[in-house]
Amino acid sequence: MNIVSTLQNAVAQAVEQLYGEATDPAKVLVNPTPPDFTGDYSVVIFPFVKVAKKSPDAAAAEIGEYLAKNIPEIKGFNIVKGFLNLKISDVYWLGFLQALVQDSAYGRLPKNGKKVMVEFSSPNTNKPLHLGHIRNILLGWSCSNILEAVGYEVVKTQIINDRGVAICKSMLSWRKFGAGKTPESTGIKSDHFVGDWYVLFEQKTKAEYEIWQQSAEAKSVFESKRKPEQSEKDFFKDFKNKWFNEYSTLGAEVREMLLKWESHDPETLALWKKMNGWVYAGFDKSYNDLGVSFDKLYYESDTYVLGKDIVEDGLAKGVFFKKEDGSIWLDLTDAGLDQKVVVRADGTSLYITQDLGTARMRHHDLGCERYVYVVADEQNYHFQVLFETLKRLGEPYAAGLHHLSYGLVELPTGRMKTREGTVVDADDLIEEVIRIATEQSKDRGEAETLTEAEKQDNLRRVGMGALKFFIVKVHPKKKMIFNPEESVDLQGQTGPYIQYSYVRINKFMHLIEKESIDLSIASQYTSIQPQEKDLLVAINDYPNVVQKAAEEYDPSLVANFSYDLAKKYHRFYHDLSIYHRAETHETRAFRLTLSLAVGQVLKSSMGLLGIEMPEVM
RNA sequence: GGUCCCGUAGCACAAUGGAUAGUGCAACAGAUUUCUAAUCUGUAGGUUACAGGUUCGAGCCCUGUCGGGAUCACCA
Repeated sequence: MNIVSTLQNAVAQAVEQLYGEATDPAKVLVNPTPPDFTGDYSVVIFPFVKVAKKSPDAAAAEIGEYLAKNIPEIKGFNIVKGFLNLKISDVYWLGFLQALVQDSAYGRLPKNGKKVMVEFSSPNTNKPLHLGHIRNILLGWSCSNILEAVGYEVVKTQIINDRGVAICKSMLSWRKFGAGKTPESTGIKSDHFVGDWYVLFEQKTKAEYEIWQQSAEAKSVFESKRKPEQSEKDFFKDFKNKWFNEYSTLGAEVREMLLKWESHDPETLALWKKMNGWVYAGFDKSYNDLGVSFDKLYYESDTYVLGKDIVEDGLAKGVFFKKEDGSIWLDLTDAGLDQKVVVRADGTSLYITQDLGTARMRHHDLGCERYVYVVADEQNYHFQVLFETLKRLGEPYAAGLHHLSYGLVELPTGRMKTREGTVVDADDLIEEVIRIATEQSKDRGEAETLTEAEKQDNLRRVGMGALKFFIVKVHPKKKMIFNPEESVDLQGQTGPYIQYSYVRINKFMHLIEKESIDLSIASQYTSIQPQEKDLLVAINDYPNVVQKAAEEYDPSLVANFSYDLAKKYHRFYHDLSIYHRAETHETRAFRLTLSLAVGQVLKSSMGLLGIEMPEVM
């Protein structure tokens, strides 16, 4: 059992024995002792002073005595202002280390027989992926890994928004202006190729709108519909959507195309398939670069018709009600939400209808216990409504639904805007970060024994490590700021910093093998140093960190843990001689074993974040 | 306007209600005859937006105020 839980249990027992009050061991606070005090772990005594009817220090003394007598791992204690500082025996730590290096699954829990679905990425097919998608993807991916580590079977899915007005804009634009160009003929990455036609469409629309604004028709619309005191400029800004739907010829053409798509016009479907095919080929490349994959794909072109049955159900159960015009509604005002329409008067469905239907279908397909949706916090309200509705419908999986809501990635100047061309493209960023890694690896001359391909792969790992760590170290809920001018650091609190500590350890692993060093005498080591103790205490916490990250859907905990451990290792490496000048053979064996343990945990924790370790740097 | 989220050093981020609020970047000063310096050590930088409250103890919980963002579509 973990030493911290041992202590928690022992303290709870002590309180019960001494003061006759039952205490929940999980609520006993046991923290690593801060550097300025003596000890390994500290127990906060304040919560027990009431039942003890004693001063904090007197209670601490009694509990300390009890623990010292009953827990063999405890070698001594001291008391400072209501904190009981406990010293753990070296024998315990040596045994802990020994057990750890033999446990390749350290930090992971056995399979729990439960399934969880994680939905992430879910892009539109009219544009390439951008920085916002990267955050979404990395969150989804690392959460999947973390859930798997604590025993779940994880099904990774995405819903691809492959239909609708947006993709029709790309299609129409390419057909009108494309002159038969293809990704192959232009050499442009195929998802970017499709995105470029979308951008062109928007430009053409803007041009059309500007010309229209000069027309007599526009003038009379302005005069008749303007609000008092509204300038012409403001009016036309607000009017843009309405204009596109009612006056624009391009708008009319797009709507015509959408109608044709919906009525399964063969020519339109062929075009749609061709262009979406290009986009998927591009996405696959980006996903591959990011090192992620999916177990099951859903397409909105299949799911957008879903939800009718669930609405029928809701009507029958009285959860929904019908208005006079035939539209179907849901009243959530008693839950602090609004009334919500779920089916239009003409019988067509909406976003929420689809999501209701999709939820039910996926439960039918997958039969998971939990469903995690990784979606930006803009949609918090939508998911509140969605989950509340499913709960009221009595769906059996409703209690297992979770919206992993995350903040947007912003630039120092604010949100990324397509129109202003400030969107940070995913592929560009990946390329840039690998370029920086390559540049900074010059003058290092370390990778000389490697083949060119191995060198490239190491640089890719370093660059991607920097990017992934940068994103995933931030708490999901907080919006994060990315400055493209400064891009991503490779020194300090970064992925490469952690990777570098692993590389240092990796060298020792080679040495151990080459020199066939006997590590078994490590257990005869007798004087654990503070730098070594720091590492042991940190490693000991790893399983708890993983578990907490799973409970809170928060990979940043794992990221910060990894950094903390790497930092402690670098200090250890700097302060103490591990190999060549280790004081004794036992010391050397211990420090090498400790290094192996750190390397094992770092590789595991970074693996949860989807970050690979390079062999050399 | 209603609801929700966020305000921590110049910047980017940490901190189960626990000890003197940490780490990195940037700045300055140092450390390679040593297991590679993508490393390490030091200096400087804070009224945790503000005002109350609860508590043995508050950056964290409660109330209010001020800033910033999101959302309140028969869009997705």
